[in-house]
Amino acid sequence: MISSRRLAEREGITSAQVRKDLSCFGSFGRRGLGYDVANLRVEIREILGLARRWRVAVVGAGNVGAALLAYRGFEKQGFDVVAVFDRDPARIGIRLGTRVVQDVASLPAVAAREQVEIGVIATPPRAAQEVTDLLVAAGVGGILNFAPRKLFVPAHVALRTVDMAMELESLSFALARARPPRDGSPPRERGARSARA
Amino acid sequence: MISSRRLAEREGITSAQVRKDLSCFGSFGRRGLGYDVANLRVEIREILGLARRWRVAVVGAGNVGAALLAYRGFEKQGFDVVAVFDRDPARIGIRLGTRVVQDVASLPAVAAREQVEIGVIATPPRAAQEVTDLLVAAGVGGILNFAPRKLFVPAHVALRTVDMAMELESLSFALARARPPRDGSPPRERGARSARA
DNA sequence: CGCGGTGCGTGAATGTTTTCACAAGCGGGC
DNA sequence: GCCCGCTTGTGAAAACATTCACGCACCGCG
Repeated sequence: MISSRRLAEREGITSAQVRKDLSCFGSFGRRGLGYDVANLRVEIREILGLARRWRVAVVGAGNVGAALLAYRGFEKQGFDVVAVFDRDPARIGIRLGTRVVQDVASLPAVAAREQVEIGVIATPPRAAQEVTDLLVAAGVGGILNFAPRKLFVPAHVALRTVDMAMELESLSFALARARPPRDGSPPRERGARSARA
Repeated sequence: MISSRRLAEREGITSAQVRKDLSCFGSFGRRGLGYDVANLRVEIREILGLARRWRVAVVGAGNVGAALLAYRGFEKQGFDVVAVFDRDPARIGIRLGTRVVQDVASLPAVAAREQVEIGVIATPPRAAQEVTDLLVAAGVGGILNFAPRKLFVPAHVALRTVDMAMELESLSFALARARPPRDGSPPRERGARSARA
């Protein structure tokens, strides 16, 4: 068993936050005792939609694509990469993880046949929107984008973008105000969220 | 010139939000006209701490490290990778981008000499905390972590973690509630933030 | 030089999230 | 069986964020 207080300490938040968040989805604890760890784990996986497995396609077999395929964490968390695509003939046919890279031209047919539900974009930015449209047309419900580019998707498709440059900029922002440049100008006002892991 | 309304449309937020956010840091627009694009760009770069260049070290010369070095966006945005480290002798000495991979054993000396300000962790998870401690001891002010692991840093060090599995889980969460499984159970209550790009 | 259209900056109002604080449930000791 | 210390679940309060709406500055035009 674990109490909301100990969970909170581990994550650097308050115990009230832990309890309120969990109470959004049900009543998993026992008063006086706390939460059963094994059961809580199952409940949270259910909440996150990890009770089932998801069929994922990766587009782009460059460094980012290779990093994704090398990462065993996906498989373990319930994500199966069922196809990898690239446009470059030099990459088509090579093996990446357990998959062989296919021509992006075959994406519409393969994605439909394999019932891909989530697409990961690891292409150069200029190809990103085009690939997005292919994935959406193939019926994916969610897209994870690693290309540094704003993408447009229909409202029914979930989109998340990870931009490494933006992450660095956020550090730059935190550092710039933590140790202001040289002059003795006063610190600027509010605005920044606290930087937490 | 560009108005807060047009900026808002581009980003999918409200014009009031644009104006309020900018007003946190100063008064950059002109009534009746809007914002001067070139000037606004300079001001925002200043706010984000991008008016100067930052000295970055990358630890881990695997796929993620290679992806980072290949990405020209950093250099353009003001981040100079001044050193790359790895532990694997097979990787030490090879060139990655414009840098030669050095032994992580030399990190303390090199990071101090090169005045590294930001460290990027692209190692396997089990090495991540150890490398973090080395970077902190070498005096970095910020750490960008790509290892799927919770890191501990002193309060004066800014930390950002990018966990690819977590990003996929967030999509899974959105998809699971958008199209609930098979049974006709009622949708659960609130809890999810809207998924925006 | 005055007028009308435009659009910023900002208090006030509204909405959302986080924190507080406490009744009620639970197990253990006696 | 009863008391006590512990911890959840949750309304109420406080803090925080977003949106509204309007005064005022500004430009262009006649």
